[in-house]
Amino acid sequence: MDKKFYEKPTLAVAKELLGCYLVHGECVGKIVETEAYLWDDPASHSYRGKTRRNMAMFGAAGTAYVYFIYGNHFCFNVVTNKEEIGEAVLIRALEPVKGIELMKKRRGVEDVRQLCNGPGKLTQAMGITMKENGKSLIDGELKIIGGEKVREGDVVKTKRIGITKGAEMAHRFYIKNNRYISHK
DNA sequence: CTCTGGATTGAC
DNA sequence: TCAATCCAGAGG
Repeated sequence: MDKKFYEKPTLAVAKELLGCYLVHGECVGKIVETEAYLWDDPASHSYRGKTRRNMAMFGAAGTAYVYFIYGNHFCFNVVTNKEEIGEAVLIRALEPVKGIELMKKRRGVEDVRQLCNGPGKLTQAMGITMKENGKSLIDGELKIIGGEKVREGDVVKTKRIGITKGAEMAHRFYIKNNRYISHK
């Protein structure tokens, strides 16, 4: 995916990322669930302006924004829209495609459905850490490549998960009937 | 400096 | 349904 792709409106990118492949080293996963975080969204880390932690979110489209949460987990986001706007898409779940043995080893579980069905799980399975924060997804080690188009009727749009502020916003997208969605 | 709570997970 | 776990951000 080139910079043009990530510069589009964040909700459009969140939807279009479904079906694309996230690649890191030997591991590959198909994106099956995303959530959009906009600049005027009280749930977004960028809502109260730029800080040391959320700086990457204000970077150029196609930058990785990784943060540590709940004392245990990393979450991986793709920065969208124009630089300094502060919008991003959280990758919530992947369908494992390649490097599954390594994913199992990193996660410590055998069930393939339990490898990447949650934002904290997929970062562990893919080996994504704070080291990736602020890196470019366009020419870096970690990247996203196009996959098969998801039919319009197979895209489901709903309310986001696990937040209190702005919980009513329907900014979550996932592939209908996919077995690798989070919260199951 | 202290206090609060979170874009989660996994165990019960 | 709920605790673990710890750091960023806000307020004094």
